[in-house]
Amino acid sequence: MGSTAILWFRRDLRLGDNPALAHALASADTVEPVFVLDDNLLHGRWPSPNRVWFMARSLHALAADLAARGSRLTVLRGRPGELLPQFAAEVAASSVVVSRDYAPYGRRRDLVVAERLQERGIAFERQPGVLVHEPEEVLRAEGGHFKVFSPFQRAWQALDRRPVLAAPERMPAPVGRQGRGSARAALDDLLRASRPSADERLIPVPGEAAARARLDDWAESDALKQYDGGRDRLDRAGTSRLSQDLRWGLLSPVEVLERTSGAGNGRQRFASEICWRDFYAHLLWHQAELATKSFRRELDDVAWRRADDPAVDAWREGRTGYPVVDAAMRQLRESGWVHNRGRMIAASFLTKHLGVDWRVGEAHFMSHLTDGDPASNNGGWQWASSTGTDPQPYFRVFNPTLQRERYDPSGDYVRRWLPDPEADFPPPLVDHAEARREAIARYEQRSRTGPHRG
DNA sequence: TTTTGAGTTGTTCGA
DNA sequence: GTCGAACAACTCAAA
Repeated sequence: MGSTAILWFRRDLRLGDNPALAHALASADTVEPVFVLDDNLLHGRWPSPNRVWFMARSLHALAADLAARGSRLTVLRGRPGELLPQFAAEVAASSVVVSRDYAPYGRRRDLVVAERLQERGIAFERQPGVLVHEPEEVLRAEGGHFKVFSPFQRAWQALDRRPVLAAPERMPAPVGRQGRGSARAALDDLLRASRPSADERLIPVPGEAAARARLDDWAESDALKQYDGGRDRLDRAGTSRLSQDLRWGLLSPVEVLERTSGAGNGRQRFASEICWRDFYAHLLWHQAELATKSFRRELDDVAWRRADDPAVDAWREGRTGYPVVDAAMRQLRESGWVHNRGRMIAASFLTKHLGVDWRVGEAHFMSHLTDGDPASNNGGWQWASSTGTDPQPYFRVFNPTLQRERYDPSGDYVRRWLPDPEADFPPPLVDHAEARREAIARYEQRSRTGPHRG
């Protein structure tokens, strides 16, 4: 009898350049692809109809891609810690292979699964595939991890990348759940039930093939060549729009980098954005407490306004009276995605102008972003609120009027998301100059007194 | 060990 | 309008 490996998909919903898949195929005669609809995904800390919708359809595409190669995706619903040992017993698997997960929930989940499998003599094998480089690879010469981006990037760039792997043309036929008709029932239920909160037509087409088509376009585009200057323009399509594809692993970041790297400021700058993604994932891996605490711990003592403050609702609904902030917030709500510049402006406004705890904004973004990633979102919010690793001056408070003039000079962005000036331009919630002074004072107090006083 | 230089994405002010 | 300096003090990285 041949050996069987379970290939457990999580956030690597692709067949191209998938080291876990290649490892499973190389190490066993039969491969059983499986996905677990974990309650945490559907009803966890940050439930998001947009992400669930995108994931479900990407899974549907993955199931079809597997079927076309002679394989079959089994979709289970429940707790991974219980289901995987059970499924392993059912198909007599000797190993479970995964792309390694780095965020706190995924780590805890994998520890439980690994332990329960090992009790039964089944190996749990973690492969790369979600990041360009592993946290253990990018370390300071003196030991320990980087806390500043630039030196991290220098070390990161100096490393050799693994080769890109082709998708297999054929896969062995699995035996799991055969004839029971339940292999996809859980997914079919989810496909029927899930509705995005955003306008479905504004969410990029799910699935690996669609993502690869986006990458093909992006790699050849003028926008990539002009990315260094063009990526900041809110009123132009100057960004890759690949974030949800990287979030769900429809594309591997190694392949994205391979296809887009090269000479020129645009390509260099795009590579550095991919590097930021690794940086924040590594940081959260090394310091899991950043998921709930500020990197600059003394700033957790700032008298932040809480989530139930009425100003927060105005921000969430795009009624702050600052058009570029409100446009970004409407874009988030209506499309499940926001231009990076818009994210920074909206985040700066919430934390600096309104003095609201960054975690309130982090949660709101996570509940709407199709590309919502715990590490990148957390890193971005800590950056914007000046509580993070970037030692940027706290007096850097985005001026929403200046930002609008500079990055939406045509006005197309604001017009797109705030079509009715009568209704969409309420008086400003706060005065910029005054809010700026107050924000600086708020931080100055904490910075001066330090973590152990007050 | 000590020292030195640097730190994604800004804003304001005054010349 | 454009430009450079100031905006705190500190931590981190590397020599």
